[in-house]
Amino acid sequence: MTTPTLRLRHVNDRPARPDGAYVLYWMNAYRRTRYNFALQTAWEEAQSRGVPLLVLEAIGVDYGWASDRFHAFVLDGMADNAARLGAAYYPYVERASGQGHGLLAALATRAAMVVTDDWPGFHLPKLVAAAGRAVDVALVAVDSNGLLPVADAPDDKAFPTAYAFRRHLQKRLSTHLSCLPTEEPLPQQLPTPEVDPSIEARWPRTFEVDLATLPIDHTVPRVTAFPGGERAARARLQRFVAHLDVYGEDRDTPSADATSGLSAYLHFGHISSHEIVLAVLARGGWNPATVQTGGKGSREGWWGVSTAAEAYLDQVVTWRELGFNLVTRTPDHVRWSGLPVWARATLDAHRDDPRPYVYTHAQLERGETHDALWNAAQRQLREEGRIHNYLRMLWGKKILEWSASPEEALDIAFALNDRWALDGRDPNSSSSIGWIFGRHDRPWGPVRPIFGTIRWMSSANTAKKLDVKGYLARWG
DNA sequence: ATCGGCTCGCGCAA
DNA sequence: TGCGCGAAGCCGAT
Repeated sequence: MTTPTLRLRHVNDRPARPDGAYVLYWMNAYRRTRYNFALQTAWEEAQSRGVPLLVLEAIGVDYGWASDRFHAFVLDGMADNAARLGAAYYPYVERASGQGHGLLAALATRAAMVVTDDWPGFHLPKLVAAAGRAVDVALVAVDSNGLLPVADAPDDKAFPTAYAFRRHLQKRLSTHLSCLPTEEPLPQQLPTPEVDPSIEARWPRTFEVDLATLPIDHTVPRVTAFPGGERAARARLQRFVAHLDVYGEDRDTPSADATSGLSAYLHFGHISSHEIVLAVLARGGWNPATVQTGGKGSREGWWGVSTAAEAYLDQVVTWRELGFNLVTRTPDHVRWSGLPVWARATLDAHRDDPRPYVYTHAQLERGETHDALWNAAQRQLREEGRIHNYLRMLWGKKILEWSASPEEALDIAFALNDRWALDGRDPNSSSSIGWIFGRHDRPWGPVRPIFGTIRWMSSANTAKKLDVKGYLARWG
């Protein structure tokens, strides 16, 4: 077993089945075939038992915000996985509510054991817990979320700041960087598992489906600029790494598109942050062994690569994994009660302040405000499934300013992001939306109406700071 | 163009 | 107990 023990979690206490016909890997978050500790674990279990591997990848219609946008992205990825896994792959697309129920348990009745993904966000923890009760065999969840195993941090308290979390990473990462997931855990040719024909008869084994026939939200259309899947993800990574120097210069130019654009692929598991970090380090001629340890939490000079590369690595490692730390240690991370005490106190003190502009959820969703820059950001969100990094902060701050109460603002910001953003519903949504309301931040005076000491942003200053002309021309 | 002040909690040194 | 320091800001003073 090459997967670190810290990354393994026994979901139930059932034993393995010695005469099982295959090891079943239920791919529900890391929807890729490379750099995937869970898939790697499943294959090694299959090898050691001398049985084939069966990979189940399913998508249902009952998850929150199910729409053409997210379904199309996942189905793109299923095509890639089908091409790579061949007969070992069992893709399933639910056509009506509840239809998929029982498939996993049925496949598990012939399995030696079941391996799955330990993704802490959205509805998956509940789904996996229920699966642990439903299957009649051992179910192991594997953490392939990031460089730091989610379990390698204090259990009782989330890190309140990036600074404190970065210091933790600087102590712990060298250990974990010596134990990376395998680039290609599987052989080119996989043995064919034998699946009970009655299961295939009841749950058709295909990912070919007309989205229009599914009971999902068709008003959130697919984003053609972002095709899903492992192959598209890797192509985007290669393009980004080749132009990494541009990231340093144009990161804050909304129209330049210098950002990585990888977050949707990370969210759906079509690429691993391990692969991204290795590619960025390799570009600078470095490798994991050269990373500094024992830092004090500072961003500078940690990885020993160019400034642009360091800045990006801080995004994809420190900030991304801070989100995982947050959601696994803060049960109410999407609710008002889960915000820092100082933030709630200051917003509370200003909840009755006059609000010059108040918009409803529907008005904001349609981008009908007095602020052209804000409307443009909302339009990019609706059409492209993302908002430029800097403008996303402004977008959120204005929702807080223009809503009837901070609680309502929090709900609206999450709902708009969850519904329209390709990378919504992610642990990083909880941290980035939370940041609007003071999470992972500090008070920043002077005291202002509505905001109190929550950091404030203005469209006028943003327009001065960034070149927003091209952006308004495109999305305004 | 650049700088300090605004304001709080945390970890660490003493 | 004191001190340094922190995702991106804003504003007024120089």
